[in-house]
Amino acid sequence: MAITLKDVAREAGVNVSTASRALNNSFGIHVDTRKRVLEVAERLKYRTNQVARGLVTGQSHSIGLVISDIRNPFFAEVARGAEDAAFHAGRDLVLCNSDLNAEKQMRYLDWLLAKRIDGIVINSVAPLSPAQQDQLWSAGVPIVLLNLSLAHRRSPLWRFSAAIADNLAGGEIAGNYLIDLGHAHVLHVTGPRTHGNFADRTIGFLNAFQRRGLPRPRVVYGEHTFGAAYQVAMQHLEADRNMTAIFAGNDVIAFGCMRAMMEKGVRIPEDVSIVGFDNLEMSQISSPPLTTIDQPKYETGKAAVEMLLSMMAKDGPHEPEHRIIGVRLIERESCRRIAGTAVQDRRSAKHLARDGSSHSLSAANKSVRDKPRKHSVKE
Amino acid sequence: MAITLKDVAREAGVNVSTASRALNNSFGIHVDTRKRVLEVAERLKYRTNQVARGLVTGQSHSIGLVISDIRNPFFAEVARGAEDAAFHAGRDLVLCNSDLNAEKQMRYLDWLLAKRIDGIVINSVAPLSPAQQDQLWSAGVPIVLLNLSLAHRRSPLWRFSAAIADNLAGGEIAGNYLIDLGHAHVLHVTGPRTHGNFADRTIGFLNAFQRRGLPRPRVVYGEHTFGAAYQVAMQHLEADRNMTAIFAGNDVIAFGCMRAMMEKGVRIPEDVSIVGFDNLEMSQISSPPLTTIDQPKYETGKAAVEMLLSMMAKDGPHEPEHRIIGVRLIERESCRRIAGTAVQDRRSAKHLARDGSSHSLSAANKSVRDKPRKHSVKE
DNA sequence: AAGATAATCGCAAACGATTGCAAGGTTCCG
DNA sequence: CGGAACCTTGCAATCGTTTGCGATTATCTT
Repeated sequence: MAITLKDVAREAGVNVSTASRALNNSFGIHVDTRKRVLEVAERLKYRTNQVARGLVTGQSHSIGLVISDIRNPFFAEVARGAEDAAFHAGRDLVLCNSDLNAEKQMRYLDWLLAKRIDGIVINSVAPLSPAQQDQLWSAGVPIVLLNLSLAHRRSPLWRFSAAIADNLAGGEIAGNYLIDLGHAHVLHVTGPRTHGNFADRTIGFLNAFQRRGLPRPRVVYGEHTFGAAYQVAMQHLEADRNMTAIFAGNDVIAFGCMRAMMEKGVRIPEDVSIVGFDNLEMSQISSPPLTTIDQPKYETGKAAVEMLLSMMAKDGPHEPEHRIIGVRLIERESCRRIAGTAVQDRRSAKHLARDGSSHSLSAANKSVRDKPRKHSVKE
Repeated sequence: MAITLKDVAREAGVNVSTASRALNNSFGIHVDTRKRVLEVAERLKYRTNQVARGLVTGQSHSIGLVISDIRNPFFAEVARGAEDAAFHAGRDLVLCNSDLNAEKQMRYLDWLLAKRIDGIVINSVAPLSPAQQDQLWSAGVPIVLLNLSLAHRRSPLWRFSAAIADNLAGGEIAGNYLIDLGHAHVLHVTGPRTHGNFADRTIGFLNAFQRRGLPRPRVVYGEHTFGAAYQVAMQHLEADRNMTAIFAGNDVIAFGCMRAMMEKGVRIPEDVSIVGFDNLEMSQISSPPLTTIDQPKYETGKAAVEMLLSMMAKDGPHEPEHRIIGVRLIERESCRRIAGTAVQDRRSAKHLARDGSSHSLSAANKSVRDKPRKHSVKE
């Protein structure tokens, strides 16, 4: 059927081994024979069978990306960053949507392992049981997490490497921002409780209120999807009439809430303010444009596979690496100052956000007036 | 290193061939020995090496998805549909972002072919040269296009199978809708000229104007990205002051235009109306919510890989299959009636949209007041 | 009871590459 | 001129499966 190396070798009058060496430009091949082999290969349109090669080299030259759902624009950005890095390194990316479902995810992982995948970057490791985490760990494949709590360093997940945004700092920035605007009664609607990234945002957010001596905001957990957030918001908009602001665990959740508000006739930001997390492209043109915490999504995906590649380069067990990526506030038009509130010194708020965080990895968190700029990956 | 079939066989006291047959529950194996082999495999945590299996069976059990850019929410939806269908059939999905770049795309295709991929669903085949198209064709791999012009049936691309929305009808629906609202001076900003789907939308759109005896709208081609559309809109908003409406080639383009309008201070829909194409989730919460043509994205991706699977099932050359998927108008708040315009009979417009199309595959195109419902795939 | 038939299982050859090792041929140097 | 060193190339094993075919044993038929 397809042209094999044997065909090329025969046509070029050499042994398959020499043909192989010629194609893979290894040393110890005469320039003439190499040229001849190359010509024949070109003429026959030979394409090396990567499956066969993979069998002997033990590498599949592909890496797995296991995420909740590619339809979430956040993951689409991450995936693009990951794919670009993989392509650059001559590997391909196999896409898996886990829906944060532990069982489905384990089936994916089994499958990827069976395909002798070179490495895995995975987002939805949180719902896994300790036994499943052990199983994953003992597979011996390089793994980079996209989801890990900075606040729970004793977690067994910390043996894995990770590329994550500074969610702790981001949550705190958001909290201080709303506090400075005079919001004391704010609702926090976020994703699954077990999800490290969301958990950190929540912790940072609550920290801000605690440090200022304010009562603890109410937080409601749910799925991190548009539809789920819409449902949650519909309920709480009725129950909680004197709430003046919402902090959403991410932009998609924020959009769901905004949709609910639109239907309920509550105006943004006149009636209630809202701030998101992620800074999706769409948040520029939502109604109104969304104030949010920006995190470099593309860079995160890129960093994750680059870490994977370096892990693959040196074999044996490796020290886990945790790359924390900086975040910052993007002010748009979804928040307003509560009337009768003193204008706070903005610098003091920034100060709190910066130095108040409990870890030393906190990244630059300047407040930027729209016009996002490129980020550099914080190491 | 890893557990191989040989290990299992030895442990179970049988030959590898029996072990293989036992695992693959083929006939001619005693129930006792099968049970024994299964137990040993379970105990040793044996996982079939899919690479080795792929070498002998000639199947990689993975299918390729080549699209412009996963960050486009449209493709994210399609990808999810495709991945679900692939997973259901026990295959995985490798993701390739071509950026509509012919050369980059050919590198992807070469690579996929080298990996002996089972099939390919591809969106960005349009920029390929005829020679490249031939090369792709002669690879002999099952291929399904996501991009094909219904208007150019003589195109050599018609030898490929395809799963596409009824873009021709969609364009016409959009055109008639705006005409009925009294818009005569409308700008059409769309994607690359060579892109079959965009081309069809444009043709349908222009047809509507021609049939009503109206002057041909101006159309401007560009990249189908947020940024590119933003640029285009910025220019034309100044140059063309008496335009009253825009028809965008897709929702992302619409969003780019809306962003530009926001900055220019032109109000939607008071100053200019806009209708998009795709009905992305975000178009519900844009500012204002976007009137658009809905096309079932998830179903398209799903249909594409299902077609692929059926092609893979029966070997030999196959008759190309073209699955046309119905579209419909979703009215939201981004369009207004031009003052002083007679209220047209809406039914007559629908009539035109339905029967005016030049092909018989046109699907249901009811106008729906938001609340999208499930679509059925039109065959 | 003996030959035929059927049910199990093992042997060994693929699949298409890579790669250690040895064989053959040159060149070089003393 | 002879042997050492080097450059090129071929031989053959290997990676971990699947699978056609033949061998062995058990069951059945008459």
